[in-house]
Amino acid sequence: MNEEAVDIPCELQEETGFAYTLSRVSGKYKMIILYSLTGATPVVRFNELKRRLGKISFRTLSLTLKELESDGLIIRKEYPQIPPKVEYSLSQRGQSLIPVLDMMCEWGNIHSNDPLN
Amino acid sequence: MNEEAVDIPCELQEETGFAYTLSRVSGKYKMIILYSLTGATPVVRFNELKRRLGKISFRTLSLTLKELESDGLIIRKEYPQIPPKVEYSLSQRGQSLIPVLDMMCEWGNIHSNDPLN
DNA sequence: CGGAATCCTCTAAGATACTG
DNA sequence: CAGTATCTTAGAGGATTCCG
Repeated sequence: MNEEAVDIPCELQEETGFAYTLSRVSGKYKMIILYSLTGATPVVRFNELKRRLGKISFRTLSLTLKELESDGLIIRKEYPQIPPKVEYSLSQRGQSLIPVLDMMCEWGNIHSNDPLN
Repeated sequence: MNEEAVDIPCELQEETGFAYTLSRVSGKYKMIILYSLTGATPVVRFNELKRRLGKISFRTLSLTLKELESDGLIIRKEYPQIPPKVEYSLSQRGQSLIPVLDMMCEWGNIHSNDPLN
């Protein structure tokens, strides 16, 4: 997992926030995690999240959630009880990405049936 | 480079086109390549594209462009002359991604200055 | 239950050299 | 100029085990 921004030449990097956005959402599972915190059940526990994501490993899910949290995109709420309970949800900053995620989803819905796949 | 869609469990995969979109735009340089074909100079030659992208290697740029072309997102126009000349541009399908790309860029512009980076 | 720690695999991407 | 062909490598991600 890369904490640094992708290295982009000046012309693109200085003029746009594109590289910044990419640095926060790129990674095999980041966007799909954010997306799965959208919708009807926006507060999800660790194992439920893992179940939703399918084949992701404990390790990768854990690391990715930490990154998303330290980037301020999700909120981790821990209940000090036994057995432990931790809930993840989108922060306000994370919620501001929802329009982008929705748009990507819609693009896929439209174009996955194009003659040219 | 992966030709197959990311493996997503049924609940997410069947209901949404999100996984489909991800499978077409994920990769270290795909989105930034698409984005760099947006804007003032939307028809770009191979080496100029390489220059714009900075540190990408010949090999990676070549492979990525092939994938984008076979996914119908960009158009490759070859001029049979010596020295060779090849121009890349967004297809209609690729242009339909511009709103998503613009939104991502704008999100970065807004949030790269947040107190929480 | 929700992880952390350890070790390991695999592939996307890089470096370099060459060519029509 | 616009690529291929080889070979190499980093590091993201997986599998397994252990813990409070």
